[in-house]
Amino acid sequence: MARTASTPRESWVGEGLRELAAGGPEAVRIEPLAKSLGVSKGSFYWHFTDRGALLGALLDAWERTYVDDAIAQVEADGGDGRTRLRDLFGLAEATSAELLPLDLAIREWARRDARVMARLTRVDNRRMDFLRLLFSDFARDADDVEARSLLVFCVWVGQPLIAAEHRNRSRRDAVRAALDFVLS
Amino acid sequence: MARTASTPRESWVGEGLRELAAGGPEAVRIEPLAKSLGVSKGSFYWHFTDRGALLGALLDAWERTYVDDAIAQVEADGGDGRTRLRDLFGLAEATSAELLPLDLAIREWARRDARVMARLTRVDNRRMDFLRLLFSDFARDADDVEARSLLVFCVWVGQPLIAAEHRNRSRRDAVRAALDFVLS
Amino acid sequence: MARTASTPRESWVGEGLRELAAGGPEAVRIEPLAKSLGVSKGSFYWHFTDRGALLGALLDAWERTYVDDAIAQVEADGGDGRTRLRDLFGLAEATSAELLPLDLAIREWARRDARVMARLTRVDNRRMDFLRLLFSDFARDADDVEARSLLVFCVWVGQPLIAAEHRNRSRRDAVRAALDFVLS
Amino acid sequence: MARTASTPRESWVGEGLRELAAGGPEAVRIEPLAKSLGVSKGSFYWHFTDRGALLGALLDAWERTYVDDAIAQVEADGGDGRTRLRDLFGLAEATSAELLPLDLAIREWARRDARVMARLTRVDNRRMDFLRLLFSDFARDADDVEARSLLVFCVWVGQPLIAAEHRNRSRRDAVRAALDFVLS
DNA sequence: CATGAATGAGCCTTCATTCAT
DNA sequence: AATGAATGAAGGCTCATTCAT
Repeated sequence: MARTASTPRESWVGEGLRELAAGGPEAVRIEPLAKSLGVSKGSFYWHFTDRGALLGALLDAWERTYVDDAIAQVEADGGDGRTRLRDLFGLAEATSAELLPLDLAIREWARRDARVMARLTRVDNRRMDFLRLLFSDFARDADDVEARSLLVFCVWVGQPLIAAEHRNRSRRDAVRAALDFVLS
Repeated sequence: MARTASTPRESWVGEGLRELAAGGPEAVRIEPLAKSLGVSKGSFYWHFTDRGALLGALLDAWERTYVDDAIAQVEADGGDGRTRLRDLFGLAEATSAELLPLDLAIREWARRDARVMARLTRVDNRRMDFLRLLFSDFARDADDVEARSLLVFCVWVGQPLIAAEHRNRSRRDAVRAALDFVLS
Repeated sequence: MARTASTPRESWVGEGLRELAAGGPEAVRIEPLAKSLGVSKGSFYWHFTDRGALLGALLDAWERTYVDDAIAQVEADGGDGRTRLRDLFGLAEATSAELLPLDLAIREWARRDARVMARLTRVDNRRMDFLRLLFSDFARDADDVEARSLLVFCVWVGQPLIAAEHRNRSRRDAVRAALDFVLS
Repeated sequence: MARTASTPRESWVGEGLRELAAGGPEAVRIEPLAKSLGVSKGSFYWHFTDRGALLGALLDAWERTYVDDAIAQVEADGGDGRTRLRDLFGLAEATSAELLPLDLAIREWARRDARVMARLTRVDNRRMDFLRLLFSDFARDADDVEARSLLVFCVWVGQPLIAAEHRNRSRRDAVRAALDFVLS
């Protein structure tokens, strides 16, 4: 996403990510993509050998842009575990509009495609390790670290898929309260 | 699923649920379904006006079989909140192989279809209310009930989508430990 | 049309005539007909061997109801040729809402089906003979009779297919004026 | 029709006009058309967005080829009204084999489709205006012009739909005699 | 006299892919 | 670096027709 991609290949990837986030991998179709890019679909095959190659490139882009960069950003921040966890939650909130739909689409995709699952496992392990690192700053023991890390991760992944209403609270506040429970 | 459906309509629904769980709503296609059922695709239109009607019937079946029945089952059990929550977790574990993929497919679907979202909201509200009821037996206050209920729900929804490995523990144990954290 | 047919066979014919008039022979389809009659399409095959048999019955009904009866009605009237021609035009105006669409549909159909054309030829010959009879009462000679008869017939058939607007006159007045030209 | 179309799009239109003239709009079907053209049906969608677009193109072609050009041709001829009317009748006779079936198919179509009716109204108004122009050269008054113009138009439209036989005369002679009646 | 259920053909449309230019 | 044009597979839908009951 970000600014309009400079190379044509990047613009295919950019449009593809949008479609992937909005409609899952089956929604990444060459012809509609070509239409929104204003080029002929034949031109696609100059940049990619086939549809599978584009899907692979989308996974690459997701990993690079949304995982590497995101972790790096929080790692750069200082402070103790609790502080950095709160920073992380804030960052997640701020970027979730773009990141979350894509992330969820890829999780769903992984359920149906072993290769995607392998990449997601790599990514999720890195994310869990990062959470473990932060929690180990103040949690009682390794099991406590593990439980809290998993809970936070589950909130990140599960909450946007839950349609329940939260009484008189906003979704955001309800999630914050739940995360506070885990940080306490 | 379960026993082979008795009426032809039910067999379309059963097969459709399987496809829906495995591949999402786009994977519910009349022709392949007909092939697995060993009937002509034209016969589909005797039982349903169109593909949309089948998708609607799938949602009905999901709500009836997996939501109504599941809640009823735990409601029948006795005991205090903690006990019944543990019963619930056990039931969830036992039925998750069938229920979870379907549930997740419908959640993903709801992100893309307002009507499905409306039904999911109804269902999730009932589930959350049930969790609130159980937690209110021993939680400190309403906010505490709310936070714990949401955490449990997030674990149910988010955990099967998380690909991370849990050190030397099984996924099942990791999830149990996380849930214990919320019950403590 | 007229009152609701008493026998089921007649009700198939009645509905079929409606469809034929409105949409031509291709629009006479068993399934939609069954739906409007509130019966199963399978029942159609008790009354007719196949779709072709219904189409044949529609032609029979058209010839009986709209041709035989119509001529008989004007023949019953007395008066000289001019008077009876005016009666005829009046009758045509009065019944045209029902008769004309059906008549036109059958003419169009005849262009594409030799058997229908044969029946239409019989019917049109009878109609032309009747016009000749009336015109011979006051026309100059046989050629004059012929020209006027054909003109009147062409107005009857052609005018409802012409979309042109008639200045500040109504379609009805324009047609009357044209017919007066032929009667003068 | 006429010479084999040069562009593929034109060949779809040419073949479509043939079908339209012979069988009405329902007979314009992509798959059979593709078969007669010796191309795959999928290729149709390169040239037209859908079947409706082809039907629209057929109307365009009809209006351009058969209406604009036909009027222009007679306008180019000189002479007084009577002469040019006779020229017009001759032209109509000469081109009727191709033009008439198409014209009639479109008239029938217009009865069932408001958009087609709107286009036909435009076309018929132009044709009537042209007839009025020619008749005004020698008719008694405006009403006389109107009556004669309508009669001629009705003959053009109605006569090919009439199946009656004309005693010992040919259809062509019968029509000429009728038109002479209107020119007298 | 019908109904429930199914078949198979025909058609419309969308795409991934290919290829000559 | 791309376009115009085409192919072929896949899938949705409508019907005429059949047949057991």
